[in-house]
Amino acid sequence: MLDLASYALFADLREEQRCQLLDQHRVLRFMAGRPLLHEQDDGQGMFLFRQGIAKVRSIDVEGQEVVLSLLGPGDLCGEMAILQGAPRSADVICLTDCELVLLRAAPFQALLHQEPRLALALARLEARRLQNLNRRFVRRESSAAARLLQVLEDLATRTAPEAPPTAPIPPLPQRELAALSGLARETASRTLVRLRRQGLVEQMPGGRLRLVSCEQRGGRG
Amino acid sequence: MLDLASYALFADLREEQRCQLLDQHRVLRFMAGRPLLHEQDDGQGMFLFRQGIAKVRSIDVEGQEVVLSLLGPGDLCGEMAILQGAPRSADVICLTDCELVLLRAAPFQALLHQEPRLALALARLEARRLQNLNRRFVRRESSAAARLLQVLEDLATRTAPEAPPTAPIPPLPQRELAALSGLARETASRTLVRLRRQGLVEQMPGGRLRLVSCEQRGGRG
DNA sequence: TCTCGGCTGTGATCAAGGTCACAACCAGTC
DNA sequence: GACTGGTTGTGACCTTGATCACAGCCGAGA
Repeated sequence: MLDLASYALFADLREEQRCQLLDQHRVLRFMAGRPLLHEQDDGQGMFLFRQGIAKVRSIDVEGQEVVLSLLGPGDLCGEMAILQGAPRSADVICLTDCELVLLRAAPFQALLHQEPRLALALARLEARRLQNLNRRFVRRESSAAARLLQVLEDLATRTAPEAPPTAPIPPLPQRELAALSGLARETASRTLVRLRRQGLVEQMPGGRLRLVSCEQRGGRG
Repeated sequence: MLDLASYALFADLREEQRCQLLDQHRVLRFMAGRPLLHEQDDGQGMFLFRQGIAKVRSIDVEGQEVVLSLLGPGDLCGEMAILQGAPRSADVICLTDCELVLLRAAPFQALLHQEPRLALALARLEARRLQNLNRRFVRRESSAAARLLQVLEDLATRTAPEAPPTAPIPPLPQRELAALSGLARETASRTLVRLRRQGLVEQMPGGRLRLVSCEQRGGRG
């Protein structure tokens, strides 16, 4: 049986209310690379992450991908469109194979209107995301190395909740790492080489990367 | 008498509930340049904007200012710390003289826990802010000219709700315009000259700037 | 085995902005 | 009027990262 209580958003609810939300839920699996949500779609339903990580991204005026955030186990997505009755505001695409729970919009919406704890938890969730994005915005200005290190740390911690930033990172092509950090593929490659030489990043057997320490200078250089 | 109903966050409340929120409120005036909130302070209370505009900003690891968003009439700030019981997450600083209403945290918090409409409206507000920042994040990648035009449009529309993007902009020094768009002061100067020559921006009598049309190319160049 | 396609590293070159330096300007004040 | 401090425009130069081009690798499949 699914345990919604492990999701912060639902932790304050009564067991009976959580069951209500699970009405007609489905457990789905997606392969790496598959899109979960399309910008502009008017979507019903929201996803809870159980396994795997995904990127939230948008395409800018020049057709370039801009990655807005990462999602992993314990996160949810798709709730904004339900909240605002608006189309999806970004694409969400699996970076690794993912296992998710699809919840229907209707019972969620109903409960939002009658249970202040849920609405409040949702407000807190959105506020926390806003603060995360603010922090990313601040860091965005810094050097290629800082941005890449930031992404690697993010990948490590998203992959498993409570994972240390030095946990090994799922194997992603450099093209993907570059997109996540907003760099050209070649720059990501060069920067990774440099970081490995400096001993800040190490390559595990099997090729996957690992941050060595957390002392990251945010600055340029 | 203060009319909270004009703030989207409180529009759904009953009149009696709005009065509750106004308990011990104060109307305050701040001069341009004065800080409203300090990052890290653990603040009680939240501000409603009646007049003037302000910037939300943070300082990065290198001591550089990064502007996260603008606030103007109809906006509020300071609610995040109340919501999360956490310290202020950024500085807020007046760009022009401002008139604000200071509300106490206690009645707001109390009402949040008993009235789902308020909690829901707050969740919607935070979600909208998140989407705005997402959009800014996407545009951030583009050229100096695009960023500057974006800031000018933002300033025009924040200054008065419903103002057209071509409304004249409050007189701010180039140093400030540069900070708002994340550019060096010299780059802002050069870019402004170019935009004026291209007829995209015009200098009003009195020196204040005005966007001429809205057709902005987001791209580089 | 050979081939093909995607991945990775790396050199050469280029363009956008940042930085430094400085001159012109304007407002307020003595 | 002359002085002062903040603002604006602009030239010269430098750094960063994007772009283009290409070679070596590895794994899947014929």
